[in-house]
Amino acid sequence: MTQQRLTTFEYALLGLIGMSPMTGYDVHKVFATTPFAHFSSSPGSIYPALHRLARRGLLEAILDKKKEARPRRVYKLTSRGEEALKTWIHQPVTREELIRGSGAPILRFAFAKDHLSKEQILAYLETYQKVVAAYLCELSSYADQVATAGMLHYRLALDHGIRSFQSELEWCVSAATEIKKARHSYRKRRKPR
Amino acid sequence: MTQQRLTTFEYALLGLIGMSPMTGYDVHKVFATTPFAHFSSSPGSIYPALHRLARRGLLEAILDKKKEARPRRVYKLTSRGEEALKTWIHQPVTREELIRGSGAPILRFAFAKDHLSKEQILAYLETYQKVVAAYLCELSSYADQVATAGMLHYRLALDHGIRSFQSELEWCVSAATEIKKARHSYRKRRKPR
DNA sequence: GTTTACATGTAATCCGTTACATGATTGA
DNA sequence: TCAATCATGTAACGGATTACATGTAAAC
Repeated sequence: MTQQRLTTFEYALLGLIGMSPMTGYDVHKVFATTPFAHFSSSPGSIYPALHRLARRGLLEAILDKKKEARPRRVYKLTSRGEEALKTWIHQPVTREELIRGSGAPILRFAFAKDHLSKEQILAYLETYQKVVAAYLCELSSYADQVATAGMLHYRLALDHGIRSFQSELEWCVSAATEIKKARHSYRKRRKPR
Repeated sequence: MTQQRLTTFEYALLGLIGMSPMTGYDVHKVFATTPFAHFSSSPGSIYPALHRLARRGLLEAILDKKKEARPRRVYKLTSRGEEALKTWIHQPVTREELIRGSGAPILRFAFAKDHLSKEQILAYLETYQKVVAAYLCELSSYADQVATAGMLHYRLALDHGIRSFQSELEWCVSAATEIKKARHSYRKRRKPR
């Protein structure tokens, strides 16, 4: 069964439901009232996506009262769903997704706790940081070319990007530091600690 | 004329072509090789979008050699296209587009030079800054609630967002300062050219 | 003469948006 | 009983991705 790729939105659903089983309305509330607001909280995006994921065997719905016309559906991950989520979380950050600004890198990090070991998370952050640093290099050398041309707005817009990736870089360092010194329960492996 | 809304991608096309007339391939090169890389540079997204905008009367194609099977098409803005672009650039930054992360606020700024006066641009940045500051407030108060709960990854992911908006805020201030002290040609009261 | 860059296009598919529709439960 | 909140759904539409297809011009 060839695992067709999911959207970032769908992975967000898997990740959320992976943390604790939820109804579509619960998801809606999360997207509508928390910093997850990045994603659409409209029923027209959530419910079809949940149906889709269920049809593909990644989610399973537990019906509340089966006799109702539209019973309350609590979704949980199936084993295949868990596997799909885990596989996604194991992907290292790439230049493309960084540039595209899908938010996937930070989303994977947010869900990583139960799926990666502490060492794996630090490696993830290391890659993240390197990819950001490499792109910052590209942007900087591009900025040098533009600097003399005197296009103020273009240069300022570029500066916006540079600052933003710079802050992302600093976050990577800071997050790694905090994780290193934190006593925290991560995914257990053969050799923890 | 029922101005139906355009996507950020389509406005990016209008803005680029508004700076100088271009072929679809020129657009492709810009998206593929500059910090505009945020947008898709694939022909399957660019050419249909150009056709769409032309069909809606916002772009006009000048054919290079009409006898060719697929002549080179240089696109330029029509007056309606120019108006649509200008209307869009005049929109103040909103909370929603900030959160959605479409990149529209900075894109409008990048294209604003020929469409807004210096005062209007400073006002735009002022609104931008206020919206960012307000959302930072939301995020911070949210972070306070989470801080005690001890969810390390969740807190760090939140921190990522806070840092990112913090740097955006700083950019707004810095950009406004640079524009204030810059001697620069902005939109004149009467049309130049 | 063959590769590389230039240059434009189409078709299938699927996801997201918007708007609309429906029903259950709770509290004023 | 009325409103608000909880809760799930559908249909139309259009835009984005992917893959495929084609043709020209220049350079090596």
